[in-house]
Amino acid sequence: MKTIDGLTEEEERAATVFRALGNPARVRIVTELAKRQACYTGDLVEVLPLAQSTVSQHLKVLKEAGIISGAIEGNPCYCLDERTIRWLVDFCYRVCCPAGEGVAPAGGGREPVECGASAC
Amino acid sequence: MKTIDGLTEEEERAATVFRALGNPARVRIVTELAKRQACYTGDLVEVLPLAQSTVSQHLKVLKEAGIISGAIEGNPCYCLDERTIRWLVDFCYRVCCPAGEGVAPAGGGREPVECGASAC
DNA sequence: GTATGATATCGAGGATTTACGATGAAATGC
DNA sequence: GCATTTCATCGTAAATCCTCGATATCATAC
Repeated sequence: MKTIDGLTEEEERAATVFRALGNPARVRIVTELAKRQACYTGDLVEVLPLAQSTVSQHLKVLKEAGIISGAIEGNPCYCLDERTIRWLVDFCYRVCCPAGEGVAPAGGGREPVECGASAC
Repeated sequence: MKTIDGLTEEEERAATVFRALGNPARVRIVTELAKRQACYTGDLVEVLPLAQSTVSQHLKVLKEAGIISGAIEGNPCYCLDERTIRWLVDFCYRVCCPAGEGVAPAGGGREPVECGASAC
């Protein structure tokens, strides 16, 4: 993969995080982790139709991207790093609507707020 | 890539969109498109250190994922499909904070709202 | 009709990812 | 000590991705 040198640090990081989330198994891991708050590797191996070594590698990818983290007292127990998800959401928001029209729900509201008009 | 059959449609789509965004060149295209509202292919070729055919393929990937769209009166002019970005943000929000504690800024506020506590 | 310009698609290479089984490491229980 | 359990890492094969040049398409201009 060629390096795009005009890229900001933020864009670079976004690409890395998006890439890590861009796999069905890893999305599943993330949603499972969100549901359960914290999981051992074995819990996730049970949920996924993949070999233990494969799940372990997916976890590594997610960890390197900063999406998951953690070990509770030395136990290999994973959980979501919500700061990264928030950062990603914020990135999307800023890219999509730099003027600040609003792109995502927050608090109680569930409906996405209307954003700047599309040019096409 | 093995198919994960427990996956919901939503998770499947999220993985596809994340995957499409998970490449530095494509992130650059998206941010450029957001800045300019609409671009011809040639504009993007100028910005990126890639061959025209390569840029065209990246555009195809983004288009297939529903991230970009459009042709103004037959001209091959692209622009962001903000609905997809909003959908993605909404997905992140729901995964991260199913209880609705808030994960993203909306409207004027720029600081991410505090989310449910991490388990790790 | 023919050239020009802009874009998409094809085909091929090299790199990366995904998946697996086998092996290593570290803690727990006998 | 030795077996067991749990997880990470290694090595490797197959699939996919990224990139390019070459070629096809499709307007517009002459």
